[in-house]
Amino acid sequence: MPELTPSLAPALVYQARRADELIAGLSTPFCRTYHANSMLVREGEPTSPRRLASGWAGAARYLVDGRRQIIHVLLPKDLIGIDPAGSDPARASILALTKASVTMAGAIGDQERQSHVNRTIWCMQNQICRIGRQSAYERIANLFAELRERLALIGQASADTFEMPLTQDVLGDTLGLTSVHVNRTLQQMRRDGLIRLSGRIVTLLDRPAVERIGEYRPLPRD
Amino acid sequence: MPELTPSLAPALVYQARRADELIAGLSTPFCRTYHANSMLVREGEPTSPRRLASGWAGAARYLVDGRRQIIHVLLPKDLIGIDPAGSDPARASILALTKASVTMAGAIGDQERQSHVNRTIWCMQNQICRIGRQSAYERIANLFAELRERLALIGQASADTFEMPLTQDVLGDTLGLTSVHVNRTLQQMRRDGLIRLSGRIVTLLDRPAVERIGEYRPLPRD
DNA sequence: CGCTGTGTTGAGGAAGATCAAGCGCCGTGG
DNA sequence: CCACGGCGCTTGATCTTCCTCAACACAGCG
Repeated sequence: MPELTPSLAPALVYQARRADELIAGLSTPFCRTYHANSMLVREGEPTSPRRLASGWAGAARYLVDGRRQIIHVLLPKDLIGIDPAGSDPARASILALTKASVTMAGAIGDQERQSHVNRTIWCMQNQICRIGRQSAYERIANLFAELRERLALIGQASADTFEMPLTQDVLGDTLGLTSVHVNRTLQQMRRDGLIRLSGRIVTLLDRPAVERIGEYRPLPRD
Repeated sequence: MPELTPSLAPALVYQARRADELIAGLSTPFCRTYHANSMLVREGEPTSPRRLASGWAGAARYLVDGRRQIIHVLLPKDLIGIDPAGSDPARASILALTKASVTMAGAIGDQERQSHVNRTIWCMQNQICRIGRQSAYERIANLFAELRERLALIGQASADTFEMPLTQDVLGDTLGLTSVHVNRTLQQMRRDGLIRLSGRIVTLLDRPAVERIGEYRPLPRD
């Protein structure tokens, strides 16, 4: 049964399932795992700086009628509770989009803090332009280009392939679309020979075209 | 004639036109004014920290076919070049939305920097949720609620009235809508007795209703 | 072996875009 | 002083994109 209610007392992990989780577990003693769809942080509650050790998460806000907007997708090694949901009352919920493990952030240098904030702001700018002014087709292209680049920086993507464990429903809530429309648009992109999807593996068959169509701007390096 | 090309060498201002500009001009020697629609900063160019002394501006991005997204509306006293267009190659253009005057930022304490970054991120989260998951009607309500609160903090709004010098075209590019649709939606809000517009003055005839419809979350105070 | 979550498909509808025209206002120049 | 032109607002007609509702297929899993 999927865990719709937040896991108030997630189990401490003493046995890790995969190599990266194992490493994360060894490097810091306090490490928790969360099921997909469980809440890491709820909007309005206090937070402390943590780091996503493995898995994907998302900063999200809910409207009263249940509509959901995923503000920012968090990838492994990203910091949590520094800013998107920053300061003490979290300004957004943090939702595990896959099974995820989280560690205490430990000491964060000014350098790293600064570059984290910069990247977060850049991602949110991207997100605003995507949602505000691009078509469904362009939005998906832009998001895939962004995910590929961010994953490549942590060694989890090649030049044109990466694993994307997001459901079409989550994709829709990220891009301001319905899952039905995401589905149809993805099919169109496949028919156009732009991408291939097999399981959770995304292949950008023509990466330059994907980046051009999405008008993707590369991550600033700092 | 409107200045469509960026003013590469805006005149230094030695005579100020209005009281607030006069004060701004006296407090720091280096102060420039810009026409509405002129570019303060162009995406990709180097920036230095400055402060918007008077007038409104916007961080914007342009797509190759001319579509424009205003990422973030800047109000008087807001900092420029610290983050939305942050670091040396600016990540967004800064556009004067009205006649505007800009001063050197001077020394910025960690405290102020931090709270500036926090507020910017909060605004961008708001913007993402607005654009991604709200209807045109809700988006306008939410934006008006936000503008009113931010203006109130600098003494430029009462409990339900403020001056909003944005054209419907700019409003559209902020909210991810066309100006035609903004126009029709504003009319609907007037018919519903929610707001009144006379000139550039916005009156929220039922502020609680506006905030409820827009599902507005108040600015976190830090 | 049934259940739940995810992806897929179809039919119909609604929100918002596009295209086009007209109007009022105001600053500018003849 | 008045005519002109540009900008912003308004309105109508039509079209497109995307949403809604609904059903079903498929796979993983308890």
